Amino acid sequence: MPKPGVEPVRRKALIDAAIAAIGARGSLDVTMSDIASRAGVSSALAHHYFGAKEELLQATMRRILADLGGDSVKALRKAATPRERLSAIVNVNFSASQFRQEIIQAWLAFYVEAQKSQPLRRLLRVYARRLHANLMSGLVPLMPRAEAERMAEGIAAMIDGLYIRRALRDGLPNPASAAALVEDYVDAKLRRARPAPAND
Amino acid sequence: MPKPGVEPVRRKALIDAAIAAIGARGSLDVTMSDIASRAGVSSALAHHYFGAKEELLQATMRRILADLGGDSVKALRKAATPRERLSAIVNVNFSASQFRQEIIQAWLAFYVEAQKSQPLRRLLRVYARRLHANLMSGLVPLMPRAEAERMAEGIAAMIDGLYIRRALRDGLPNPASAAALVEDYVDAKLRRARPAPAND
DNA sequence: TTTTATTGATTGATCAGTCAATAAATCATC
DNA sequence: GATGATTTATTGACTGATCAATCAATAAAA
Repeated sequence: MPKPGVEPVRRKALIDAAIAAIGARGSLDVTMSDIASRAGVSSALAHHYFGAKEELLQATMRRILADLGGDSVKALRKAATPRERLSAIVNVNFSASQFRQEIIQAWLAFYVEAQKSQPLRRLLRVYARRLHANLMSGLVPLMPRAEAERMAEGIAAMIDGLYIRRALRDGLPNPASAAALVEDYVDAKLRRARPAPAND
Repeated sequence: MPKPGVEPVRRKALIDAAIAAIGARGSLDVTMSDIASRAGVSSALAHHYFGAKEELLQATMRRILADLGGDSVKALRKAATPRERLSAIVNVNFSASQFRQEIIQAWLAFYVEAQKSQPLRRLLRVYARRLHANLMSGLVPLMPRAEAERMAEGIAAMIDGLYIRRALRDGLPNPASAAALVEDYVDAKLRRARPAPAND
């Protein structure tokens, strides 16, 4: 069976399996065996490619982050005005590819794990900073910098909060209304900062 | 040593110890031995009083919930107007007794655990509903019901989000500015719903 | 003497991580 | 284009550690 060159395939399969396992369990409390068998390989092979479990988990988080990052740049490229940039970011976070039960649960689980794991904490910081920067790129042209900073914080918090509530299946049922809630906040705040942008 | 009547003392000590352990670890991944030794007793005694670990954890969550609930009713009693009720609720959530590192981390950890544990999920639902009801009591007099519902969702999400970000030590550094951010959102939305309330 | 409090020792289960063994593909050399 | 060496893939079996949960034993109060 050993056909050289499977490594990238296996790595991807294991990361996918990790996301699935985390989503199914609702926490990072998944065994290597569970992940491996979902990927159709033995746990020994998972260790072979990733070493410690922690590394597989980090790779998984990196992948989720990278997917979100990819979607974000794609969406931002299409945005012409600052206001559109804001919408682009909000919409990406609630898009079908991101706002899925398993991804949401993985986020939540990683947030908790980051309390113990320095590398994971660093990864989440990267995400937080990137989100902040993206939001600022839309906010800064519309209001004074200090106000923009605060508002970026507010938007980010609301997005994170909507994720949590969705994980509990207790918040808004559909992504669209979650996104609309954030947009609503943005509009309410923007209304007094400057004349509203021309579109819409 | 056995002096009858220690049971409530021990139970309280164990719950306190559980909060401390969870806060220190940043997750529910704490051992009974750790909790017990923090309370100055053996792990066997913890099992004696609580049975399974899960029950101790549930009791701990119940306690955190009860404390928040207690603070909330106290704060609401002092609020005269609907707008004051909103501020009261927001302020309680960011008060010194609630917005502490260990409590915040416990919340986060319980959110994750609730994905696996039905009883914990039920407890969190109770909390969510109570928060919602409290917010509605302030919002309904100020705007149409449907709008109030949405706004309650938005406020709750923002509070949860600020908790998360605080857990990562990545969000607002002090409780006051977190609370101010939520108030700001409320004000921005209220400005167009009706004439602003008289206070302030 | 019955009840309540308390623990040390033990058990059983679960898992991460290791390792030696196997096997197929690729390569080197004649 | 056969042959042996090397690399890559893969696993079952094992080890060691950790922990929740149990229990029998002890001791003090009622």
